[in-house]
Amino acid sequence: MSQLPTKPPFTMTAADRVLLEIQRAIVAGEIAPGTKISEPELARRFDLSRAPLREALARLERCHLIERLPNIGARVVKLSVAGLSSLYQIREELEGLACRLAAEHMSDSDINELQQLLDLHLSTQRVREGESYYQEAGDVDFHYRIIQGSNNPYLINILCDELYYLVRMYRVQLGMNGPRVSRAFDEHKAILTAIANRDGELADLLMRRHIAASRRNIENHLQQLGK
Amino acid sequence: MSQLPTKPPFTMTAADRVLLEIQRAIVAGEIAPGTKISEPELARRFDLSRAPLREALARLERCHLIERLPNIGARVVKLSVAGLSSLYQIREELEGLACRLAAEHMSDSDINELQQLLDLHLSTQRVREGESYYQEAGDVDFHYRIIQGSNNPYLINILCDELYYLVRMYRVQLGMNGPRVSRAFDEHKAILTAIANRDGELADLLMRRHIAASRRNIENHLQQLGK
DNA sequence: AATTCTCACATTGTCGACAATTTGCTGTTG
DNA sequence: CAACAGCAAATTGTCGACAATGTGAGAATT
Repeated sequence: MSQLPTKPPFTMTAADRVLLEIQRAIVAGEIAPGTKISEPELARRFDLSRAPLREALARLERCHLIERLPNIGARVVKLSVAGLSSLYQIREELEGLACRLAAEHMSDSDINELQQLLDLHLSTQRVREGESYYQEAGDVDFHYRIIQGSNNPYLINILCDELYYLVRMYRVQLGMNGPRVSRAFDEHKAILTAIANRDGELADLLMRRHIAASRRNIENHLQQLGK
Repeated sequence: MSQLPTKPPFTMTAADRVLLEIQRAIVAGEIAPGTKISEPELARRFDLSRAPLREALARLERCHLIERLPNIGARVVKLSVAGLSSLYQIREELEGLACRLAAEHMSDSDINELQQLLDLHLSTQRVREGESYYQEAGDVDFHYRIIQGSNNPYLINILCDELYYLVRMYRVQLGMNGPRVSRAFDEHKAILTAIANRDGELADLLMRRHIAASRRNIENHLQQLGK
């Protein structure tokens, strides 16, 4: 179900490695949006044949970081207000659902760990206000943990494997920071409190609001850049 | 965005063709759930090399019809109550959203066409009550049309490319029919009326109820089979 | 007899080369 | 000069063979 194998013996294939590298490069903007993906060029650059590279491209398409046309090729996706809006509409629904399920399924120890993660954010991040709270990735990310706690494999796949990297691409490339950060932290705390109280309905509502606010914030950045 | 190219000149690649064939075979149950997928065997059977076959397998994994493990291989998914429940939880949220968006974005002529489709269903299907209303596929399917009308590319991709075939697999392999069919038809009519009235909120609510009822119906079939 | 080890076999992952298709230039034509 | 046809180069799609990994049967050991 997951995009990468997590069970031991954890044999990482060549396609897996090149996937991670290209994925990171696209999210970070090192390969600019709209860039044509050349299979021969990337194969040389990463010193492997086109077979594992094409496997990696198939998975990049799956997480919406590139768009492929048959017999023509692949391009890195472009960021747009319309795309962001479509993406966040889905996040509102599905992460709301994830909260409801997490309130039902997460163990007390899971919730405790997440509480400690937030405390960690408070101590390290809030000092240098609004610096990089949005940049956290993977297990460190608050949203990621809640989704994992939903216990719904399709939900986890859609949000963590297919949409998550695109969300991070918007966050990273628009350099999200500023006054919204501390408010986002407070919203995270409120959501977690609702989950700890096993109030899935409230957690759902709060998460939807939280994502809607985040969307408005990013929309402003995008429009200021005149894209 | 879509799983298959739809724009002319419509060059259908070998991987596309074999994908369609295997996809149909799995949905229809001709390749039984749990079956190990042998790449060499399928390559011989469809008379092509393993390269396009592996491309097809990647896309089958994407729509959750097979599960792959690195260096081990692929298996056809098994149907289960838990899987059905997870799948329908997501459908409730996303198809509800699709209804809201469709009420906003569908043109009057789109709505008219859909109305005619329902009338067609009434005249041809209702005669032989509860025969095969659930078996409709592709453009003919009511849900499919509404999702297409949402105008949200990620939503369309998730529901029509990634989850739709699995939904059909449950429907087809459990031989859905019986008294629920005529009620489902009435629910479809009510949803479309709400969309025609541009009442997205109501269409959302009705679609969620409709899917919830459908889930309960299929769950009963699954449990009777003792799976 | 049960367990572990070993080794041959089968399957998946990767490679380099060839075929099919697209692209972009060039030269021609109206 | 614009538009179109045709060719050459580059790119994607496909192939068959090899390498790496997993699988299972049978031998060896306890």
